[in-house]
Amino acid sequence: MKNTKIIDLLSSTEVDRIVNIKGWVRTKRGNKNVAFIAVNDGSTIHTIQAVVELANFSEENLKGVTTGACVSITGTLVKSQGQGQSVEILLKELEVLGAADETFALQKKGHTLEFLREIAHLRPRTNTFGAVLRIRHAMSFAVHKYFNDKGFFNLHTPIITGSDAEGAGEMFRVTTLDLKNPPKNQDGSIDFKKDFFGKETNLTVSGQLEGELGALGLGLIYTFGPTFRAENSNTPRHLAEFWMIEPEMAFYDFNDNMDLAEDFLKYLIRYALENCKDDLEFLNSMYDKELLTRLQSVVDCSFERLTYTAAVDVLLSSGKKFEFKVEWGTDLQKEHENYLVEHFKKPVILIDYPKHIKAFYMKQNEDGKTVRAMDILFPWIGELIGGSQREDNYDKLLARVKEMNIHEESLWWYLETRKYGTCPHSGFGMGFERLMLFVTGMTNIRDVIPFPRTPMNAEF
RNA sequence: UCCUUCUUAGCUCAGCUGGUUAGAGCACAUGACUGUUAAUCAUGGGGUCCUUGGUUCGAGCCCAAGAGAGGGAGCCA
Repeated sequence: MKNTKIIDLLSSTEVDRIVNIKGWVRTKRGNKNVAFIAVNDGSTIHTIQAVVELANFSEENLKGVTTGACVSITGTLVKSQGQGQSVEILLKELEVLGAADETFALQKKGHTLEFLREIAHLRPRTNTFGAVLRIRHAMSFAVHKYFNDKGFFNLHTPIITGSDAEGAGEMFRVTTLDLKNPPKNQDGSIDFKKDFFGKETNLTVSGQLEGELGALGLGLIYTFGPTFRAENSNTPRHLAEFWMIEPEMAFYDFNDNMDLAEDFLKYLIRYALENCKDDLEFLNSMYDKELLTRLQSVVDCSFERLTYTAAVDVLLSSGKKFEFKVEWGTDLQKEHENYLVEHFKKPVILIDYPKHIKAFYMKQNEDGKTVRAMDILFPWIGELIGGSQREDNYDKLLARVKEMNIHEESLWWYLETRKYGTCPHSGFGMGFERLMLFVTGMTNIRDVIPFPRTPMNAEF
C-alpha cells in the first residue's frame, strides 16, 4: 500500500479509512492492554500516534518497535480518544523495515547540539534538525520565488575560478597535478601551465564579478550557489563552505539597492512566518522564547539607514568604553556593530564607508574619500548583507585597481564591461546560513547547514 | 590564529580539603499498571574518570605537554 505523508493525515477529517505510513519511531509507551507508537516521517515536526490493542496484537510483534526503528504501519485512521491529537491510527499491520537496537545514539531526550554535530549522519531524524532543514528548504525556495516574481534571472556563475580578483582571503586550490611530484619551471616554481586548466585555479569566493557580466546583458540577475573560504575561522558564524545569494542589477543606483535588500529580507522572514509556523513555534519554545516576536518586529520596522561617518559620531558620543578605539577611517569592530544595532533596536544599514577599507569595485563618491558601500547589520549576527553600487567609470575603476595593486591583466574581462556599453549598476551578497541563523534562532552556523565544513572537519 | 572554559556510564551531569568499592537522571533489560502524550512505578546490567608523563604512601581531583569540544576575538558572509 502507498504511504501517506503524516502532515496530510494529521490535518485530515476523512476518518475511518485504511491508511499506511512509513517513518521512524520516536517513542513507544503503554501498558498491558494498549501500546502507543509515535512515528515521524519528516513531513512535519509532529508525530502521528499508532494505537495497538494488545488483545488483538501480540506484544511479541512489537519487539522490533524501538526508538529509531523504521516502520511501515497500516491501519484505520480514527478520531483520537485521547488528548493531544485529533486523529490516530488503529494498527492492523506492522512491518519493521529497519531495526534500531539499543546502541542507537538518538534517545528520546537530552541531546546537546554539540553531540548532534558528532552524529551529523543521524541528526536529520531529530525534531530540531527536521525543523531547521525544512525551514532551510523554505528559505531557499523563497529566494528563488522572490527574484523570479520580480523578473530576475538565476545566473549560474562558476565554482572553479581562475582569478583571485576580489582578494577575499584564502582560497582552496583546485588542481589535478601530482602533489608528490609536480611539474616545475626552470626556477623551481610549480609549472601551472601543465595543470588541468593551464593556469592556477581555485574554488570561488564570490560569484559577484561574473554576476556583473550577466547583469550587463540580462538586466536583473541573481546567483545562489556554494562559496568557499579557506580562512582558519573558528567561530559560530563562519563556514569554509557556505551558500551565498548575490543579486546584481543594471540601472539600480545605491538607493534602489538598499530598498531591494530591505524588501528582500522582509519578504524572506515573512515567508518563514507564514509557511513554517509549526517549526518556528518548536524552535521558539525549545531554544529562543523571543524568536517569533523578533522576526515579526523586523518585518514591521523600517531599517535604520545612516552613513559610516554618522555611525562613528554615534559611537564617539555614546560615552561607552570600547575595547577597540573608534576612529574615522578604521573598520568597525563587532562591539561597535553590536552597539549600533542595540542603540537603534532594529537592523541598521551603514553606507558611505571610507574607500580604503572597502573593495576596489565600489562606486566612488564625489567627496573622494568614501564609496557607495552598504552593510546591513543584524542583531548578534553582525553583517548579514554587504553590497554596493559598482564603479562603472572605466578610468576610475582602473585607477583603483592600480592603487590597490590588483593584478590588472587577470581582470581584463571585467574591465572591458566598463569600456563597452557601461551603465550604473548595483548588487549585494547575503550569506544564506547567516539568514538561517536569524530565522531559526540557532546560535551556531554549524547547526543550520546539514553537513558543515569547518577547519579540521569534513567527516560527513 | 589569539584569549578562555571544559572533557567522568550510550546521553546529560554530580563527585567534598587528594583517602577504602566513583554516583544520579535519562536510555537499555525485566516486571507492574485498563488510553499513554519525552507516560509512570519497581528491580537490574552498564566506567580506559580524554591521552601521555610527573608529584604523592595514595590522583577523577594537583602539575606539565598533547588531542578534541564550547564561548569570546580577528578574518568575513
